Amino acid sequence: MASSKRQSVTPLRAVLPSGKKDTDFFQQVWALVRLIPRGRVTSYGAIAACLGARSGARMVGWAMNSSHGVHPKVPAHRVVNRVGLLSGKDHFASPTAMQEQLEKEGIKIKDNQIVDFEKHFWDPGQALTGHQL
DNA sequence: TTGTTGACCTCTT
DNA sequence: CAAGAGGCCAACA
Repeated sequence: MASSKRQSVTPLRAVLPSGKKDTDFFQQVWALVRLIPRGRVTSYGAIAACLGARSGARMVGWAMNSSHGVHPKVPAHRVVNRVGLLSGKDHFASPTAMQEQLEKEGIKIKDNQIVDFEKHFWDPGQALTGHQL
């Protein structure tokens, strides 16, 4: 599974705001993900939709890719796809790192899928609620 | 430089 | 109702 695995992603470029403008979307995603409370999960579409509708759901995944070297640490393990499947599991440090992290936070995983995903689902709009951008 | 891939989602047939 | 195609933006070759 997922034989194709990119190792070099050059995240520093996104972290270091040299021109700061192209990475705006990434920082937005990271900021949102960082706001995700422990024991809670969200989906790429929710983040993308909260930022700019269904514009760049794919880019959200790329943002996570860069999040590995981003500080503060971004809980990318709390971000999953629409069905609650650990899509980016293969991209983590370990193939089970994501699941381990989620389980550690109290979230149960079954067959690389989050149990009661909707129950643990965290709406990014909630973070913005009462705290406008 | 252009072309293709990519941790996805939504709309149309 | 189910399946297929499109789309978005960025990075890598």
